[in-house]
Amino acid sequence: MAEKKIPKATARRLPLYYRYLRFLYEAGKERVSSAKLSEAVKVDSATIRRDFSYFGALGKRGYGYDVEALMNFFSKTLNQDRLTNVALIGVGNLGQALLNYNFRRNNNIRISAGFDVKDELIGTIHQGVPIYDINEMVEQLEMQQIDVAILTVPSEIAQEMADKLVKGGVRGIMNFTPIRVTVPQEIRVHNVDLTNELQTLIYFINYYQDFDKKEEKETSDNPLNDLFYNE
Amino acid sequence: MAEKKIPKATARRLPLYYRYLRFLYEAGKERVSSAKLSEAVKVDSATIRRDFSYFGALGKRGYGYDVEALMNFFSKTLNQDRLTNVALIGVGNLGQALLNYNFRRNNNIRISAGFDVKDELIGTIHQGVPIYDINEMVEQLEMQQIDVAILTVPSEIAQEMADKLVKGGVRGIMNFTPIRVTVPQEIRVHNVDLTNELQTLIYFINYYQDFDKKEEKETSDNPLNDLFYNE
DNA sequence: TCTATATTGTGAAAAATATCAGAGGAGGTA
DNA sequence: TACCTCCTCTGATATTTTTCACAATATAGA
Repeated sequence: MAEKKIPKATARRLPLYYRYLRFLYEAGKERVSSAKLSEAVKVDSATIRRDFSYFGALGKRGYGYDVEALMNFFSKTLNQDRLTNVALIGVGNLGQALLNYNFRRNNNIRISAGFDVKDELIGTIHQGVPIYDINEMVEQLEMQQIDVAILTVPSEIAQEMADKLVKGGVRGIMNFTPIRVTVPQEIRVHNVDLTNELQTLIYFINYYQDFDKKEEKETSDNPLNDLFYNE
Repeated sequence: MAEKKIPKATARRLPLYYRYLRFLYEAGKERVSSAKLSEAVKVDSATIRRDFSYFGALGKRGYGYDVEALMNFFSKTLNQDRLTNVALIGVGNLGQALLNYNFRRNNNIRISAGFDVKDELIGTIHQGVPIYDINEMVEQLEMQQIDVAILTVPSEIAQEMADKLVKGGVRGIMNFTPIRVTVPQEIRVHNVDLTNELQTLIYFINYYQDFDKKEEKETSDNPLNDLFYNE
């Protein structure tokens, strides 16, 4: 673990590369160049080569990259070779949509437990996922050895729930609430703030029109980077 | 419009500041310092001061910032002083969750029209929002002068829908599909890729443990910056 | 085998972002 | 008024990220 010092910006693009490599593999492609990849993921080809180079020499000059080998490499790098169980805290509208989202499809990630306060939800099974009482959260998290949680609860109890997650041994939190929760430094928090996103988008279309932007480029930006947190 | 050259990183943090300022205002606070703000939004105080300074001298030395004045300033800057109508393309699980999300609450943003292909949805009203046939999309977008759309359709038709959105005059797209759509350069696309987010989070907790990270800092990262796109 | 073409890997430069640190006020108190 | 404390604003610096541009080298074809 930890070849160390993969820039964060690079790390955030890895899933993007991985997904497209899987697509190419399923389409029967054997090789791909950084230029082709660039078109699909909308990341400059030099950036792609630089990103890959942090992991060593993965390609061949004059040839490109071997799709299958690269896909397998990223699969390992992204821990896709083993199943990651995730807990869903708060089974409301958004929570239920995420249950239906099926992260599993092509990904070794699944929501394996839900938690809520509502009596009518507790004890039921949604999309194959059992919903527990939020009071059992700490012990269930420990018992099921879950180390990633998705937080979709009302803002008012976001911090409280974050504290419980920490107590339950979770190491990563995907926070959909607008609250920036306080957690110990070793815990990773990624914020996905939908209202923020929308406001930023609106700000951009009104003030940036199309300044800069490379002539040809059709889209851009840091995928998600923004939605986030913890560096 | 366009005081020009507000760094993108700064722009992405504005909604965060704005939200907290509203909270302070409602709590009756009259002034706030960058240090206090920093605690709440988890952004370094020097970064906050720098961000604010791009808009001129908004604070007073030795005093801090006037909450109400600053809130109003950001409200204008973020176009919160007028209502922004948004279209929802694809009323599936995620789409419906977003309809329930109520962006409007405290924000001048609302989903004003939904589009789908399903006969059982077309013509109905969800959360007060009428759902139209996707075939009427271009004309409805034009008629209703909508310039922001949320894309929550199956990947297979993401590009096709993006093309229609462009035809309908939309200037900003919040893309929830994993496809990086191709659009003319003047159209802004922000990608919110949930699977990506989760994979990145898992990568981080496995490889970054807690390297760097300032001693005291409890959380961090670029809020959203990452979830995104178009620069 | 030779040559033309494709495409990586990477120094070096540029651009964007974040942080430090201190001069300069502002407000409050006696 | 004098003085102390708080806190902004900003030049300078550090860090991170992106991009340029080209030597190196693999493949394909003649």
